[in-house]
Amino acid sequence: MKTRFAPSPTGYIHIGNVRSAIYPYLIAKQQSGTFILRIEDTDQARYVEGATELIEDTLKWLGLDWDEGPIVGGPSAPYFQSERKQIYHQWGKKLIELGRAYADPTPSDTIQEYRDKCNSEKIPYLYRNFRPENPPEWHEGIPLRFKSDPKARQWHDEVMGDMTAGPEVQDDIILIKADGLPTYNFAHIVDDAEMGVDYVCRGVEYLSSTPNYLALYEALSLPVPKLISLPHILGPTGGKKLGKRDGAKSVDAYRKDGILPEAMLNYLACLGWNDGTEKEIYNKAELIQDFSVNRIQNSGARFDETKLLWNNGQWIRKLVDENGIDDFYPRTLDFWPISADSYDDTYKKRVLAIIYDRLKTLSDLKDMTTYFFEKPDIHLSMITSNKFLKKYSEEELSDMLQTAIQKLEQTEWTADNLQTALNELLEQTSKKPAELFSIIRIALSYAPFSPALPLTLEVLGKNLSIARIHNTVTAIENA
RNA sequence: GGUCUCUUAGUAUAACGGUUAGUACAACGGGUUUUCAUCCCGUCAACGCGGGUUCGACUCCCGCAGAGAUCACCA
Repeated sequence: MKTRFAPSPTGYIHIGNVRSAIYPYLIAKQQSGTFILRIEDTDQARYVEGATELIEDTLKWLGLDWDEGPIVGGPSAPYFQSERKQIYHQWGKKLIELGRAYADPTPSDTIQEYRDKCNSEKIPYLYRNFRPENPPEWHEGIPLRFKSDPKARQWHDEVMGDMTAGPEVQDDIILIKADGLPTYNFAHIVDDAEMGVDYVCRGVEYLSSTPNYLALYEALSLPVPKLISLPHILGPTGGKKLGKRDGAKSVDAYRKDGILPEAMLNYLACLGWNDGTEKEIYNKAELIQDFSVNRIQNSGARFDETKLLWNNGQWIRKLVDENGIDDFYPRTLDFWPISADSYDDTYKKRVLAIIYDRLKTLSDLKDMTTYFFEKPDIHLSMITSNKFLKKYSEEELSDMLQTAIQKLEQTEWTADNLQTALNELLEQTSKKPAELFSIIRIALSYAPFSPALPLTLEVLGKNLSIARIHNTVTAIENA
């Protein structure tokens, strides 16, 4: 059992087309089959240097390891179409011998005239009505065309159901271009056959070309693989399919924004597919187990970044809660504020342990943890305009903080003791938690929010905590 | 224009022809000793339209509308 992902190296993998990698991977793994990566680099004009590596990186990051393809090799190597030219030529010659392909010397401007003529007469443009009369012998340098055999065709698409098409959509498509390289239309059929691919999973945009492919399978006496057409992923607004030209972000960009591969895989797999239960969070193994082609939605699904962020938060908490901070910490290394560089892993892990349940993405660490690594700028307005604190005079605020300092100085520095000390302080000052805790919290962090006070104190340490409160007292008195 | 596909709340989706049309995200409100978040509780919100078939239709059939895809020596 074999499936494949066959991208062309024209750039990064984006949100709109990852599913054509994810689904074949899941199908293959579910049946203990083989997942092939094949690079369809037959269009030299659109080839982008480095794109293959980008694609490979993204697949590896998502955990979609291929069993055959670049780097790993395999029985059907090579896996770059540009290196398989002779194979396509052989199959092309076979079609010529069968009388099902012909060399087409017609210049392209003549072809354009045919097309214009049909358009102006409002009749369908079909090249088979303009077949050259005495085609020359084929050789590289002239395009090779399929000699179509238009007739009613029917087939089954695993997602779209039973399909039919009439002869009007079947034509003499180009098999091999003038540059000697095959078109997608020809190459993918040859390769899938040579590589033993059983499932062809691709976007619905290929649905309307399928009758031509069926004609080709028939002419070559090849079995038709199972066909799976995936509906488009649509942009967040409007009903357009999400493509690069509409600003579809690369999967890699989300990685750099601190999205976990688990969340990306989970979210995308469930965008337009569900197993019929109310389960929302799936790991890769669960997806492999529960995935089913016949439950893929047959309408387009809008990409919702908000839900991806929610899913990512779920995964951050799940991974930390299940495997611990030590296990999760390495994933955060690229996301700390610059000022954290001079701190050791132990300290950063302690910060992570009290902040992780607020993260939506790993890049939130940058903004949410700076006060653990650098002295915060004092903005007294955060205190004086605070809804619980604005009723107090500067003197009262200063007193509150100084009482706190005295208490904290006598406290043994553990979160539990600090909690007890803070409770005693509440009684001693007869202030409300909202008042006392707010002012201490702000004095420590000057951040819009921070973890629970005893935890923040514990991680910051006794000296630093008390020093920061002192600084605020001084600032209030000098104000 | 030809051909093809799709249509349940703002979004993603569930529902043997019989349910108060379920769930999640979002939004809004509330609770957990400050904040932000987590977690918990609650509120709002949907079967595109019109015909059939049927005792009964979100579900089956036909039309319409809307949306999308495709008509390359691109994939």
